[in-house]
Amino acid sequence: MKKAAWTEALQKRDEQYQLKRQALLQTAARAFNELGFDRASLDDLARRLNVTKPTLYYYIKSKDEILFECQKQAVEHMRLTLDQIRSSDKPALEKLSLFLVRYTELVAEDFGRCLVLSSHKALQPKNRAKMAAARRRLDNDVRNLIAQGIAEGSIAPCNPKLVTSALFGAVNWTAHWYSRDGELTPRAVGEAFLSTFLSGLVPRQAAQTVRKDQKQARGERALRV
Amino acid sequence: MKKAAWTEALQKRDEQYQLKRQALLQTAARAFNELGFDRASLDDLARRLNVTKPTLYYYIKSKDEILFECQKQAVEHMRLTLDQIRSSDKPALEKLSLFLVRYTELVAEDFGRCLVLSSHKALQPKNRAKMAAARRRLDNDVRNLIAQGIAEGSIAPCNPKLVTSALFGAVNWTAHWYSRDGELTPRAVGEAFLSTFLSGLVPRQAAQTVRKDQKQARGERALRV
DNA sequence: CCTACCGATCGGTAGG
DNA sequence: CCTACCGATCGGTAGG
Repeated sequence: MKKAAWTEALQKRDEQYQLKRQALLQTAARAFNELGFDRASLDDLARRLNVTKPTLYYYIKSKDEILFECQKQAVEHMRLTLDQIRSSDKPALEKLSLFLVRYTELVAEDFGRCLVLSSHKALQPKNRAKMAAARRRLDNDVRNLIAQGIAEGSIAPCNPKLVTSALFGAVNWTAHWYSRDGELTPRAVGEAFLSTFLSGLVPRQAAQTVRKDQKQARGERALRV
Repeated sequence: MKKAAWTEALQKRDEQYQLKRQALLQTAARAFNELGFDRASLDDLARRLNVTKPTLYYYIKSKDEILFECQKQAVEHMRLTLDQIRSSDKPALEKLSLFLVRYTELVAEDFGRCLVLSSHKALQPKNRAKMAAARRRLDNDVRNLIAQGIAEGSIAPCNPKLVTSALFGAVNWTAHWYSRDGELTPRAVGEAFLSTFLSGLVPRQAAQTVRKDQKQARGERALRV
């Protein structure tokens, strides 16, 4: 049937378009991560893709739209991951643990690194607002997870806002140093961070004997800095 | 005496020069932190200082030299702080604690934020190498502090490299969100981070009763992600 | 009229 | 320290 053939052809064409667009975004994210958003030129990006610069504009409207799409895909991935974990019936502490490790893996990917490394300041006001809102929602959901854990008694009393910031900060910073050549997988890094955050640096075994020292070390008493 | 007068005059002039140069660096650091290094133009910097752009070149050789000087002063400040703490005869855990809090304060200042937020990629190769070496030394010294703590028994066995990265990451990330308008001082943020890192998220009191759960939570057992 | 581009060049701005 | 500029390169777009 002619009509079906047309539809098929159009579908195939759209598929090709989307595949090429996705390749553009991935290559751009890598360039941004290597050189920084401002120092990565569209000429260079076109060169990497073996097309001319005007060709890029068939797939994107502007340079900052490229950045937005890269960061959007990263944050959507994080959003889906967190939603899936939240919808399970596990205790809050386990949900937090699962997300932290998955989040570490996502930050190690091209789009995840781009989200952390490239400034949102380059985005247009409208897109910048969207990104800020999406990130705020992620941050807020993690805070709530911690608050739930405190309520359940599985997490020690703390300031959920600051702890969330410390968690995201530790993981986000991996985007600056993590290299695939290293011996550690992103997952192993995430699990090591998780372990540190969960059990703390003060030895657990010594809890009974050096209780006073611990309290001091925890900053519960005055810290003579 | 004429000679003394000359010397005095020259000293005064040099003082004025250094003061103006320092003002230039501080204003530049603020501009870099607000807009990002690449988006902050020298025209804008000149406007902020109420001089013309060529005037800037009386005090600095290039735009990337401004960035280097800002970051250099930040890292020198951190270096001095760490050396002072290391030379004391306190236990390793306390040294680590003292540095973490002071470091948090330094990252909240203009040059400290500039060190964290502005990419070293904009620096000339020679200066970039100097900065990288200075930062690596700081990182290495903190790792050694942790290794000492483990040897002393005041710090639980862990991977010093990864824990150092988590510590620096959590604090460095404050440069992205910390605002002087907030209710928390940089010191309070540093102390809260310290508390989290030292005691961990798993409640201490429950140590005896839920020891098995804790082990699991600490990531010592398989984590079913 | 459409698509998937190309060679050439635009206006504006960067550091100097 | 300013006025007046430069060589180069930026993101983005013209006609075909």
